[in-house]
Amino acid sequence: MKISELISQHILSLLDEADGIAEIQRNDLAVSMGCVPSQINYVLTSRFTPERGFIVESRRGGGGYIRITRIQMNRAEALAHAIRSIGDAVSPASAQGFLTLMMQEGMLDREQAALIAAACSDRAYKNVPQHERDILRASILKNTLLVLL
Amino acid sequence: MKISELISQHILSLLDEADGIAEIQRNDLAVSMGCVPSQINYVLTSRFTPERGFIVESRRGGGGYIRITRIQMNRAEALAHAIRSIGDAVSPASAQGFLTLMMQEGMLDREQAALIAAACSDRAYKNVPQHERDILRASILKNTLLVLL
DNA sequence: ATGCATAAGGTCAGAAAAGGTCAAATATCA
DNA sequence: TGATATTTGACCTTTTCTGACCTTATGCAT
Repeated sequence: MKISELISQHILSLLDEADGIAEIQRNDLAVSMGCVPSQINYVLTSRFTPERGFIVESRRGGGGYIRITRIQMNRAEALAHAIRSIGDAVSPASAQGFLTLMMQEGMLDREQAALIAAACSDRAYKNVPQHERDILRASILKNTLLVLL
Repeated sequence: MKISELISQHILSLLDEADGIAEIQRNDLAVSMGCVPSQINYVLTSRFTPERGFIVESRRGGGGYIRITRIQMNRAEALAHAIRSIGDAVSPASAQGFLTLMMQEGMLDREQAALIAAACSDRAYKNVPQHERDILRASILKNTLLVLL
């Protein structure tokens, strides 16, 4: 089996394990794969390209790393599915969890998630009766997400 | 974790605790972080730069110190001002006009404005009584804008 | 006032720790 | 066999960490 293939498999499985985000140390991986470090770059540039749905970021220097992110190709579809899955009432915690998940899945970026979270927060619902807040939250959650469709 | 990162985090949390002004003793911090003093300077010059919105002042000699100040960026200042200007109740039209204005002033981008507009729309407030909607809207408007600060 | 001792903080160069590039050598495949 | 893909290694760049040496301020003794 080609080493490139092994490296690629390995990264792919890391991505599967960790919600589409894998972080590696180039040298460590090279050692564990029994290849020279630059081979990692070869695999990344030949297979983990944006056209194939990946983003590769890195930092040099002490504590450096290479981060590979799988980008959600059918964002709109995933988003629509997510919206449909929202019930008629949503607790604060579940809204937060929902947004975090969507962020991890690449449907939202951090700021979008933070904005929506603020709009879903009980802090904003001071004068709304307790028993109606979860219903309002669900409604706002759906409405804001629809904008991103 | 990189020591630089730890130091940076620490200073940032000091800034958060104390209204954007942190005062440290270089040697003490170095000891508590387990690094040499000059590493503190490294972190300050590499991360707490004016471009990133910080001012660093210091004094040598007995009773010396290093003071890091987070400077109010223009956008944040404008944003804060805008938020303060929001009353306790906001009509749908005025929320929309407000967001459009903020967008024109460069405080928001189009998508942020659209997201917040959705969270402020009556469409999301179906089961909230008419007379309470403007109050809820004002609250949500403020809460979401605060995220961008 | 003067001159040291002490207590800070500042600078800079070099080592160390990552990751990046590129071209030559090899292997694979159509 | 010719084109394309893989492998390797020499050399480069960026970021972090360390230590030796420098400058400035304060306080105290004379």
